[in-house]
Amino acid sequence: MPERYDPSSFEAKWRKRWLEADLFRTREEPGRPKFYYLDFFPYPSGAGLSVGHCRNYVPGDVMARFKFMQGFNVLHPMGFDAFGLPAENEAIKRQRHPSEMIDQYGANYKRQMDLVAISYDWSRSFKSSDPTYYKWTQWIFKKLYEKGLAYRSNAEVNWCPKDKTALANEEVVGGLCERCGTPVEKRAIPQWFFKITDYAQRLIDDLDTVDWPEGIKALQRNWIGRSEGAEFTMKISFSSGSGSVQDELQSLREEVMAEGVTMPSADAERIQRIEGKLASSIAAIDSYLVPSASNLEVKSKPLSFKVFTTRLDTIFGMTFCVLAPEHPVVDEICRQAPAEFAQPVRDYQVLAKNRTDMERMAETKDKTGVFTGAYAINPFNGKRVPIWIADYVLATYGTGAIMAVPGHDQRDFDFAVKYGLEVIPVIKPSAEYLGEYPLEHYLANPKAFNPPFESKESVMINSGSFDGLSYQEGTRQLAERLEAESIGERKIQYKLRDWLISRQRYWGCPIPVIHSKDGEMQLVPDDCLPVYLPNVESYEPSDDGSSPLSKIGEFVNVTDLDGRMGRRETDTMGGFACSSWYFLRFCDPHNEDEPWNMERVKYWMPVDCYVGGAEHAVMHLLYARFWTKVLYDLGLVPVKEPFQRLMNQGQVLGHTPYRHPREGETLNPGEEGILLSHDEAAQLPDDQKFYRWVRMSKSKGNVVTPEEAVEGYGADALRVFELFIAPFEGDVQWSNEGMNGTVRFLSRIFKLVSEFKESFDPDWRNHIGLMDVTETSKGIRRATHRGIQKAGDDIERFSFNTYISSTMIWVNELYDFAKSRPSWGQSEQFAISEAIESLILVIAPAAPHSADELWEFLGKPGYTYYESWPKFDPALCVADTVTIAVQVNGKLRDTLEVAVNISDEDLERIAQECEKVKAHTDGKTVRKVIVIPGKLVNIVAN
RNA sequence: GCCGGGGUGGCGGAAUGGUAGACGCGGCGGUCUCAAACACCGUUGUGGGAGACUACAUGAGGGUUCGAGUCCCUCCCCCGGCACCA
Repeated sequence: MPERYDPSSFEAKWRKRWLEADLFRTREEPGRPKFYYLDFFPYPSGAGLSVGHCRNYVPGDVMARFKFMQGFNVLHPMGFDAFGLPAENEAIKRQRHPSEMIDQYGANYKRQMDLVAISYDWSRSFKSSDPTYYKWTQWIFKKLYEKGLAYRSNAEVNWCPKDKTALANEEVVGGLCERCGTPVEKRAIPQWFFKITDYAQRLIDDLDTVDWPEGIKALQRNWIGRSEGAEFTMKISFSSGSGSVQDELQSLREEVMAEGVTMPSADAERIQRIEGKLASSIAAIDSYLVPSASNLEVKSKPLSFKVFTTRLDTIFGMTFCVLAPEHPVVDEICRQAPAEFAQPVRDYQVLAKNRTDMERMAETKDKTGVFTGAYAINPFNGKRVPIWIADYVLATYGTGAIMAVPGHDQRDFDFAVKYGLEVIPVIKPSAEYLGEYPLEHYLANPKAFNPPFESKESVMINSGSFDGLSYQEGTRQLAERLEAESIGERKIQYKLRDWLISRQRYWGCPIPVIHSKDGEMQLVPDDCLPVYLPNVESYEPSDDGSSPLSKIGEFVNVTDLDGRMGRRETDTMGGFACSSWYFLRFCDPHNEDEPWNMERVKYWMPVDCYVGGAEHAVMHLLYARFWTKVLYDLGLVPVKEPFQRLMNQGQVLGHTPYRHPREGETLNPGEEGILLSHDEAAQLPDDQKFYRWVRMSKSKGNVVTPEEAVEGYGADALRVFELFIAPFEGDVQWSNEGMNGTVRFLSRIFKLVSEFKESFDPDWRNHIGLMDVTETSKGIRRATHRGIQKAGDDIERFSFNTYISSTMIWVNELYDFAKSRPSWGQSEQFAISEAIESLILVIAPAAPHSADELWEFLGKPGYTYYESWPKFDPALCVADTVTIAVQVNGKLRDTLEVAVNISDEDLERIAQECEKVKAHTDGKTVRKVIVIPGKLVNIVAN
């Protein structure tokens, strides 16, 4: 007789039975609505799961079980994100092959997930490293390539010297590798990109159609970074003729001559080299010289560059221009500008190139740059302004060049002050900005006013015929003129860059491309997919920018379709490619003929509820949306957005011991103390250590495993605690002691059920409506129906902590009613039968072991999972009487117990007759009485 | 700096503009016990009062309202993200 929750006596038994009954196999029964619940695709780490991981799996499991009980066909799958850097790094560290290592770790994850009874349909499981899966990752790559959305480019990329691979922008955080914290370097290596920038606008627009946390949407919008503005051309002029062109031609001529002199002994290679130099000489001559009748004549090639601005209204305040050091026109300027400027510019370019992102960001306060010797012409007023290069202008954004308006932009202002450049105010500042100073003072001494006036809430000045216009109107008119005179056009810029997908690493999905000798690229035909990742012993990455696969001859060397020799692409795809479509594969995971069957995807997609950590806001979640849109455009999936509702669970923080540094020890920036191991913490006296709440991780030594929790408290106690401890999206400070409370709660349910087992009537449904009701039976039913209603509402809105607390309230109420048990009649017996049966079903999603144990104990057959979620009757949820708050001037003075259907007039009258009310209205005149039926009466008197 | 999310008892947290602090943890007192644990009962925002009561309380200050934790404005603090994006 289970009088308390004794998990060791029944939990394992039920897990075994569920497994044998194949309880959680996905059903696609006609006539039932579908519900697709998905957890983020996890990488199975060697450390295994902590109670922190359970924090998204358990609530998700509650949702999935609840929906199934409500009559939905539920898809609740789990698989593993096996390919990628974390797995490979771990395997290298352990001197193992990633494949067998991942199998082992994945099996461990599954064992732990089973231990806490997550209702996954394991028959649909797969790993992204399964050839049957990555075959289709390659197939989708081909689709992207065919649409022009996958391309190879020799761009300068972020390179992590520790992981020895290129990284996507999204994987670089503050100039550091997101994974290992190493400062990234710039390297020019041919890389594969996906053209996500083509989808920038749609990725912004369609955020409006999904039910996601506002914070995540904002993060994505911010990352995509749309700005509206204008782009226009500026012509370059020089103050005097150029000397350096002749110098350059002279040296080229000398080089060619030197090669030519030794021609007789030249071999084929040298001839080729000389031909190359000749070709570039001719090109150089063509670009600078025009042949006349007898002589060569120097011609200044007309130079120009484009700038992008969002503040066209400030264009009359442009006093200089800045080019990024890498801007292509800089070389031309050096050739044509007076010779003395060329060398400092080239020195600065070298300096800028060698500076890491970290260094550059650290120096945002102190801007550097050099004058190029050239000038740009403002197309609106013909004013000549100096052209500088400076690394505060980024080559990768906009046109890599800006018009500088120091009067109204902090960065330009700082630069102008440092290098003594002119500042011209062109927006009339507000009185608050001017403070005690008159406008004339500001106009005469703009450099004394820092920060510059950046507001858009004013009118233009110093702008010729545009004076007096607002930001909006000025911008519009200037843009119209730009377009009318073909100087430029309105333009929308995005911060988003293309998605760098290739990795120079072994453990990833091979890219299905063959390079022919002549440099042509071919896709591997469908019937040759997958391109298998070769199984090799040694796969360590190298620092030379090539993939380990390039050293495997039997992989690299192939003959292409036309029988020519070719080389396979040896880079692999980053892990985010694999996780950009797994949610589609779960709809039809065993399909050998196609990545998925359209009917199956039409049935299950979109994912109704997607749950994981917020740290993937701009990586996985953006990439998966992009792939889905591409596949939608190809007619391969029926949805534009993959994830209808998104939820981010809070982190679980562990109580983590630290000590202060001892003599001679120093802390790294941001560190509060020295982390203690478990043993050290136990030994050290209390006054020498302190605790902080830190996210659970093996490296911090603060992990509580599900095994520990299940062992000490029980799987259901753990599950209920995970739900109850905090709101789903909030962070949690974990303490095992808290589980005492949920053990107590479950025990109270066991006690209640065993108390009433004798009098339990399984046939209560057929009698309950026919019996005479009593106050007690009515009360019991009210508690029951309210409990059912509240639990369902709370689960639906992801409020799992109140789902548990409202069920606790229900149990407490039943305990109160049970006190009067000796005087009960049949009416109460049926009510309590309904109560305990409903209670077991309502708690079943949270505590499935206990629910099935109690179900069986009551003599009911089968599993609670197969039972319908109990229905509530709204009429039974309301009481005959309600408590009304009586206020005088908004302050609570009394409460009244009145019939629900009391009239407003009667209520008002009774309220005014209260002694406590009279005490506060005595000597005052009642001005007004507000009656909110069922809630309160407020008497306004003075 | 910009963009999000927050700030309620000793703690985790409840609360469609309508009785602030539900529910739980912890604490205190009690019952049971030789004793302890478990369990159960009571109590637990702060100040004043023997008490009935009463005043004050949701980061600070204003405002709207019969009524504000909730809505509006200003400010402070914490967490997360972005960060020279023109």
